[in-house]
Amino acid sequence: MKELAKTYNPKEIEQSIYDNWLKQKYFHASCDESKKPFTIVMPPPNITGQLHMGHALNNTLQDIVIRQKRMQGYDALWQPGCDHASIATEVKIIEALKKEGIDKRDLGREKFLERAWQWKEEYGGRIVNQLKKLGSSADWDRERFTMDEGLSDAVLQVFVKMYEKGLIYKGTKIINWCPKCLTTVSDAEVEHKDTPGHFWHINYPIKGEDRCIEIATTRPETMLGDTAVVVHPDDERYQDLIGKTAILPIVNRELPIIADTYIDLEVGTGAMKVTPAHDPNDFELGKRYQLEEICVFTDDGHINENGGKYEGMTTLECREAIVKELEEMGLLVKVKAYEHSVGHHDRCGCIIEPMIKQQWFVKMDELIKPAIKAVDEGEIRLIPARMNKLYHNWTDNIRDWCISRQLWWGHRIPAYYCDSCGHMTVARECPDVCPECGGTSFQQDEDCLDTWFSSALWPFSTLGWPEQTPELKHFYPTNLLITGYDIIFFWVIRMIFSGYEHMGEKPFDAVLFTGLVRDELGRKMSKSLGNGIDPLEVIDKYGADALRFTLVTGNSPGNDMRFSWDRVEANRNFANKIWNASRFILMNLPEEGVKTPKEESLHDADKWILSRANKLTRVVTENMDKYEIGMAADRLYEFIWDELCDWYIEMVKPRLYGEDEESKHAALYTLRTVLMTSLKLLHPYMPFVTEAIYGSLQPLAADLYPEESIMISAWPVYDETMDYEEAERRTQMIMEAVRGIRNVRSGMNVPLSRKSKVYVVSESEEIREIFEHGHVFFATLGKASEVMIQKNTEGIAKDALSVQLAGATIYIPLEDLVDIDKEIERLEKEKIRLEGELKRVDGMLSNERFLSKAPESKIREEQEKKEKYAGMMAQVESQLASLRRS
RNA sequence: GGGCACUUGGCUCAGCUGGGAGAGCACUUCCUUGACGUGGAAGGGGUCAGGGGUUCGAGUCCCUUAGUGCCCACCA
Repeated sequence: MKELAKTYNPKEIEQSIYDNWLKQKYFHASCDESKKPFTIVMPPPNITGQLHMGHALNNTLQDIVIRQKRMQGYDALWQPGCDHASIATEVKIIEALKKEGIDKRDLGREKFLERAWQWKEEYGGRIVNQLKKLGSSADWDRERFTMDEGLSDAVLQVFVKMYEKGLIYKGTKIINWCPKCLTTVSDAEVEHKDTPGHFWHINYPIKGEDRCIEIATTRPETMLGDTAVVVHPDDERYQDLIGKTAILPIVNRELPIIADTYIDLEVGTGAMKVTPAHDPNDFELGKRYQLEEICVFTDDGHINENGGKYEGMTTLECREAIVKELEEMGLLVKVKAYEHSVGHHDRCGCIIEPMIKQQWFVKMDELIKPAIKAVDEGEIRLIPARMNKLYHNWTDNIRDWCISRQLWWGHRIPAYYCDSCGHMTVARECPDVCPECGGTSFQQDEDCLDTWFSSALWPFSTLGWPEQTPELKHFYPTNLLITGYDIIFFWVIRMIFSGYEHMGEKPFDAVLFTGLVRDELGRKMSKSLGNGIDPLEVIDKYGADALRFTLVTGNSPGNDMRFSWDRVEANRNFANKIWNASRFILMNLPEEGVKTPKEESLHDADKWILSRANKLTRVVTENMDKYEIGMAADRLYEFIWDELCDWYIEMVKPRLYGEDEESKHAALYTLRTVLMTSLKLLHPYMPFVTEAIYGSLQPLAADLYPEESIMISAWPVYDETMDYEEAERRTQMIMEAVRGIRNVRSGMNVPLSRKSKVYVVSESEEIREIFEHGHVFFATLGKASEVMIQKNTEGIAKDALSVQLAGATIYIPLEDLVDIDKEIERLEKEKIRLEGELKRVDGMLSNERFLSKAPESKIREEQEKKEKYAGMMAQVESQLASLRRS
């Protein structure tokens, strides 16, 4: 037998265990048609990424589910891979180039992409290695990358197909422009923040009249592109101005004054300038009234040639200059502080500029329908259910998805423009001949696709689509997705409609949402705050098992959680507890193992713990099946620590050291069996420590547990013939007696070394028999020098202390180790407690409405309690009386 | 402007479809018993945010008030 160290040291074992799992190919899903599949696709981390707590939580949950399913005999596939993270990666590479003094554009597309691939080779594996440290049992042999040949092919296929169906189109619309990243971004990537700003009230003179119309704006610089002024048709203030013309100050452009109900009478002056090129609302208005769209900004946030003398200024400089000029002209009426919502780029944080540009879009209205239906009708279950509302939040207001990005790192749009006639051909490959003019040279569209365009295909592209692979057939649709609720819009929704559109089927049955992992103060972990806790540091200090257990307990799905070092330590201690309990069992188990004993030789206590373990199996399995991961973990913790370690192991010691071989054998068998069940149930949560122990235990039990690794061993199954209700009841009675004795002794500060006689008095033959049977451990746990079990109080000193149980009384002779006042105090407390209980029960039982409406079983239950409490109360009272007499 | 969540012992949080308030950490007292002091035994501590309602019975369902956090929204 391998000797286990006195304390569990995760660092010593984790790496070699993991390496062995890899070597044995245990993570590999065989794609075996005869087995039922269970599939999880891993949300692909960015290749630029470093493991953070969010990943750790996410992947721990996925690993727990997939390990359990694997043990249950499923063909369990956890499909891993990485995302090329178009913009995130490109930004990093640009930064790296900048340090070398190189500009992206000088380098050119081809050389830039070379650098990007180099970067991918260098850093792409980093996060995967970090996931491995966590114990992740993903099928690494099947690792995919969104820019793999196969996945790129999927992207091309989808793009062309959708274009041909009219679901993808090229259009000129107002889009979100990031002046720093120099690319469009989708609506989902714009973060609206309430930002303090100003309302500038400006007078626009009316043409040919000696008066003005006062408009209010938060962005004076955009006035350079104004092409109208709009008021509400019912606004009495401006009735006579509708249809007239205003003169745009500085620029002297003539602006029609139009009326539209879009205007809110309450806001500002009720008159608004219209800048169709730089505001989404104005854009709509512009379309409605055929207004001119005058773009006045350059892509990098400066004023362009349409800005006249302001050309070349930044937008902010221009704002100041214009305000100053208006003031000098006497047209600035007033400036008010005003808080308004400003869109920021979620990645770089700078202000998004609405611009009109020609871009590629995915038409959403039809595409989204099956995705809405699937969630509404429960074909795809979101956990927790309240996420349905969040989901709807987005699906109900969906607009066409802008998918083109002015970036190089990503899937290049497969549109080709004929050099001679400009005709556009969308095809998987560059055409040989222009169908329009017969030209033979083409330019490919410069833009790339939004990163999420390829991740939307992830559940089937990773399985080989568009090839009809066996994997695709076997593993799709997948069963579960586990991800953060923050990417519902980016990813979850898009996978759902993509699944229906391209596969004709949902991508997964259920989505389990995780919350955010916050720091100990409840703050979001972020780079800028520097409060992030590195999961690898936690693993290094306390082990992966402790981290995993911490992340999945004390938290329910979709709720944020706080990280706490205290909890990690507590869970490390739990790992150590199992380690030591196992060490104890291994020390006692004979080399040749233990045969299954006859049922008669099992002690009540053995049956009790076997029965408890059996019920644990049921409750853990049920909870895991419901994805109540944390609940199952709590139960395991309680069972292993309280019932197995604190009770059963202590109960069993006298038998292990005693002479009765049959009893000893039964105890050892029970210990071995229950430990094995516990380890297996715990394995998905704490894979390393359970595997380490299993490695020592399994050789002693190879007949029943042939698998050389716990990872591939069979998941325990609840067996109703193993429910020993009677033995549970009997054992629990003795446990209650032991607690009572400990309570009395502790209440009087009796040192453990001081043993005393213990009398068990009961008129019930059956109860006396229970104590006779449990005598072996009752004596040790109750610190008894001698245990007397009798029918009456004969021979017991009058002043003996007593503990009342339901059908028996325990007496401990007072002798000289006792403080009478303390005992009276204790009994008084007990009396008060019983009085309370009796009052409650009486209240219920005397309530006619309760008697008439509550279920029969509940009423009977309460009646039984009443009898029990009444008996105990009588005992306490007589005990008190006799103590007071002495 | 909509919507969602949270408010339970000193701290961090569990508590599923309503039926005697729980855990971890912290705290008090005791214990070097032959698995573990990363341990064991016993214990203190909560009007489950406030108010109202439904019910025989509410931390759990409904309404409402307050505080906190988050999401969505094209009010210039």
